[in-house]
Amino acid sequence: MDELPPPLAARRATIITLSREAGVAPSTVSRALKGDTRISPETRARISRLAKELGYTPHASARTLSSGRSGLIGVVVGSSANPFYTELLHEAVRQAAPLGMRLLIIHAGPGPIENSTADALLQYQVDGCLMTSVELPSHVAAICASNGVPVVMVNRVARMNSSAVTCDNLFGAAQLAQLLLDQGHRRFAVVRTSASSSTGQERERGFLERVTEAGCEPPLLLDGRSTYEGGYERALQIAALPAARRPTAVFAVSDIMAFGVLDAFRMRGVRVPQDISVVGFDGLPAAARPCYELTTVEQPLGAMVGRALGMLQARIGHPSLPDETVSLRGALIVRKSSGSPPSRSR
Amino acid sequence: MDELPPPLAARRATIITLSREAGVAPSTVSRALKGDTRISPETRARISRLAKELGYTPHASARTLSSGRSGLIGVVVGSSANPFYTELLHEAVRQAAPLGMRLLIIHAGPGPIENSTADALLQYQVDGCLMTSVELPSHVAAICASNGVPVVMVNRVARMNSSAVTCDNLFGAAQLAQLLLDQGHRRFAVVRTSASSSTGQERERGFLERVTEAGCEPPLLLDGRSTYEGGYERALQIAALPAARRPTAVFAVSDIMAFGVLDAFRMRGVRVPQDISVVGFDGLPAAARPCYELTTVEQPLGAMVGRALGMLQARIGHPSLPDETVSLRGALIVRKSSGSPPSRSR
DNA sequence: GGCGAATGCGCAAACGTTCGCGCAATGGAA
DNA sequence: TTCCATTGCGCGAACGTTTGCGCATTCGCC
Repeated sequence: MDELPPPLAARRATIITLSREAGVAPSTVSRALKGDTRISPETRARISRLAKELGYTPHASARTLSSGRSGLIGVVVGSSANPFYTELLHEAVRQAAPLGMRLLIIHAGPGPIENSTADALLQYQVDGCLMTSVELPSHVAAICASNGVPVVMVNRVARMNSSAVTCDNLFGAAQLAQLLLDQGHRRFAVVRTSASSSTGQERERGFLERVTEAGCEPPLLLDGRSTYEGGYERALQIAALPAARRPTAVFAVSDIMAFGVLDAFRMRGVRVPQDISVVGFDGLPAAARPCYELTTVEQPLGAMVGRALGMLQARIGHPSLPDETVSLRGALIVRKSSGSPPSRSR
Repeated sequence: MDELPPPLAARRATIITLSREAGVAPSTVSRALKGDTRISPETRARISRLAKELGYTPHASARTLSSGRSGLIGVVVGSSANPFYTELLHEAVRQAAPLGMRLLIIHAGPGPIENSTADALLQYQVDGCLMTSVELPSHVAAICASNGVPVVMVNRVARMNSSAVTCDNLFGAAQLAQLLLDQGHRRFAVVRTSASSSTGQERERGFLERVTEAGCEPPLLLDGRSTYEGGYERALQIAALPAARRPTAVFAVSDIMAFGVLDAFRMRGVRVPQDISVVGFDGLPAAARPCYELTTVEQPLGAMVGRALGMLQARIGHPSLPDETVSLRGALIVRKSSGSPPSRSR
C-alpha cells in the first residue's frame, strides 16, 4: 500500500520532488538550478545531477506567476505576401531559442490588430514585443507602454514608446541611385509604397535625394502597394510609355514589387537591362533566381534580428533604458538587372 | 497616508480585486466570469460589468498553473522556402484567436527539432500541437504522447500517436493526370520529392497510378528537393533531352518546384504549353501570376486548418478520443500552363 | 577567548486561478 | 412542524516557483 497523495502513478518531477529527494529545501533547489553562488558548488552539482536523472523540467507558468517573467516574446508579423516577413520570423525563431525566449504569435497578416488579440499581450505576460507589421495601432503601443512591456520594431522606424532596428534605408537607396547614375541613367521611376510604410518612405527619399542632387529630373512616382501585383501593374504602365518619356531605370522599394516589375517587362517584351534597368531592396533569396538576377540591397537580417532581441533582452532586465534606434547597413548586391558595370558601359 | 500593501500605485485588476469590489468570494468571481449557472444571473451580470469597468484581464499563467490548461498550441512549421507553410501559419493564426487559442512557435525551418527546443512543449504546458514540418523526430512525438498532448499533422500523413489532416493528394494528383491524358499527353515527367515528404509521395503515386492505368509508359522521375532551385535544375535536364524522348507534360508535386520548372523552360526557350505542359500542386497565390498561369490543385487551406484546430480542440477536451485522419478534396484549377482544354485541342 | 563577517541554507509568503466540498437560506412536500 | 431538495455562494487547498529575510554554523581576526 503506497500513500495516495500522488494521484497519478507518474507525475512530472517538480522542485518539491527534487527537494525531498535531495534532502534540502525547495528554495535551495530553485537557487541551485539557476547557479546561485550562495549555494555550495557540491550541492549545486548534486541537485543538477538529480534534476537530470528525474527529467525535471521547470514549469513556465509557475515561474511566470511568481517572478512576473514569462520568457515569452510577442510577435506581430506582417503580410504573408511579402516573403521578407517570413524570413524575418524564421530568423527570429532561430535566434530566440538559444536566448531562452519563445515566440508567441500575437497577430499575423496585413490587417490591423483586433482588441481581443492584443489582450494576449497581457494575459500571457509577454516580456517584450517584436513588431514587423506595417500598421501598429496606437492602442497596442499604449498597452505595452502602460504595462512596461518593451517594444522593438524591426524594419520599421520607431514610434512613440518603442525602439527600432532597421536597415540603413537612406544609405542603401542612395547606393542604388549612385550605381544607376554611374551607368549613365538620368530618367528614373520609383515604384513606391503608401505612406504607412516608413521603410518604403525612407528608401524613396534616399533615392530621390541622390538623383536630384545629381541634377536629374524628379523621378516618376508610382504606388506599387507593396505587392507583386502592384509592381506588375505599375511596370505595365511604364512599359506603355512612349520611349522618349520612358525612364531608363526603375527602383522598386522592395524586392517583391521588383519581381512584379521584372515579370511585367518580360511579358511586354521590354528587355532588362538592355531597354531598362531595375533595382530592388531587401535581398530576398528569390532575387538571385536566374529569371530575375535582381540588383538589390540585402538587409542584414541575422544581425538585425540579433540586435532586436538583444535590445529587448536589455530592456527586460532594465526597464528604464531609454528607447533606441539602430540602423544597420545592408550590402549592395549587383546583378544583371541593373546592367553592365560602369567600367564596361562607359 | 494610504495603506502600503499595493506596492505600485496602479496594479492590474485580479479576481481578488473584483471579489472585494463586488463583495463576493474570489471563487464566485471566477465562476461568474465563465458563466457558471450555479451563480445567479444578476450576480453574473454585476461581476462582468465590474470586470469591464476595472479592465480585468485573466492571468494566463495563474490559470495554467491551477487548471493545467494553457490555451497554447505549439506549432512546428517547415521551411520558409516554401510559401505554402507561410500561408498555413497565417491561416492558423487567423483561426486560432477566435477559438481562444494562441500559437507558440516551437520550431521553424527545414532542420530537425533540437531537444532543448522540444522542452518548450512541456515548460509551457501546450494543450496541443500543430505540425507541418517534414521531419517530425520521434522523440518529439514521444514527449507529446507521454504527456497526453494531442498532435495533429497538417499536410502530412499521420504517424504514430497523432492525427492528421491532408488534402486528398491521391485524388488531386489523379485529376491532374486525367487532365493531361485528356489532352493527349502520353509521355510524362514527375518532379518529385524525397521519401521524407509523405505528401509528395502520395501525389506521385496518385499521378503514376492514373497514367500507368491509362497504358502510358512509366514517367521520368526526377528529385526536385522540394525547392524552386530543384525544380529549375530538373527542368534544365528535361529541356536538354532530345525531342523524341522528351516528355510532353511535367507534374511537379509542389507549386514551388513548378515555378522553378516554368522559369527554367522559359530560359531555355521551351514554350509552355505549346512545347510542354506543366502542372503543380498546392494552389499558391503566385500560381496565378501572369508569368506562370500554372494549372494546379488548390489545397483547401482554410478548411484544413479549421479541421485541424477542431480536432485539437476535441482532443483537449476528451483526451481519450482515438487518432483520426481526414483528407479534404482540393479544387483543380486549370490555367494556361496545362494547354488548351480538350474540346479545343481535339 | 570573544566578536563580526562570511558562508550555506531554510521558512514562509507571495503570485492569480480553479475546483471539490460544504454550508446557509429558501422553498415545497409530507 | 419536520424533512429533504434546490439554489447560490464561500472556504480553502491546491498548482510550482521565486525571493526577502533570517538563522545557524564556521572562520579569521584582534
